[in-house]
Amino acid sequence: MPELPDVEVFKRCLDARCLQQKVTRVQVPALSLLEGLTPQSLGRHLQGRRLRQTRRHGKFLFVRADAHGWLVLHFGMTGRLACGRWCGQAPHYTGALLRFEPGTYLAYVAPRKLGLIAWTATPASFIAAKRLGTDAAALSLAQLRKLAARRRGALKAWLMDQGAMAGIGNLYSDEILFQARLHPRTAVRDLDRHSTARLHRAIGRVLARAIAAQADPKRLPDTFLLRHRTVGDRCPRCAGPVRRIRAAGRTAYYCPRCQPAP
DNA sequence: AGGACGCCCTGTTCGC
DNA sequence: TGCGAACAGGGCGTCC
Repeated sequence: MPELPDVEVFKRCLDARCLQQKVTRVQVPALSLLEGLTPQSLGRHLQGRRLRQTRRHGKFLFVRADAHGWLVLHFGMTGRLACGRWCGQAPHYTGALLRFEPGTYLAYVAPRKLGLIAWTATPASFIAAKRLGTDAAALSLAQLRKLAARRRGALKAWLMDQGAMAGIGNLYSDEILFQARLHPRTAVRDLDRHSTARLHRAIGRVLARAIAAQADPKRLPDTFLLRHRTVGDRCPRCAGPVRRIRAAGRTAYYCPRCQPAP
């Protein structure tokens, strides 16, 4: 579930509560989450150092420790960050735990262990190695047109392709397509100038509003499809039934009246 | 190249 | 009521 807006909210939480704090202890209960490093090397990287800066690219969060390198976090489907005052016990499903000098902690919580913890010299080198596209929230209309020109296949898969643009997952791709009034199976090559512009506006607006709502669907306006993403619910625009299909290997919700089939 | 599918993983929901 | 199957989905690998 953590898509770009969720990760941005994690970032802001970490920025507000963990930056400038000195790491006193590192524990990794979920070893399978580590990619290319051991708990020992992670401990060496972080222990005794202060967290100085964070950056987000797509669904990845980078955390720099004292001019040394960057911790990389990806949250998979159910991952999240939790921080607070250390009271002797990490939250349930903590996959990695940082404890800080003043008696606070940062926990990477991952019930399904589908996330990733890595280390990189710079965010740029990691982004290049993973072949991630431009961050979706920073994508210009000109860039989107350029990407569209060389893309075949359906819209939904394109929006979710992290190599094309980074940060959009299943839920927000549905929302973006709904706001842009485009069917998830519309071919990218069938987009005209007008609908590409509409899509670009929808990407920017949906991501910005989701971040403003702390990535909490309950805080989003009722006009969002996300609030009605269940079988039997009704489209907030036309009150017609919401439909569920399989697209790009995922469950897609859309309004067949507002998003006519290609 | 893109799409369909399986896998990872486990809590939740569904159906009999 | 209870239990097992199906589902949820981000990302990756495989096959067509």
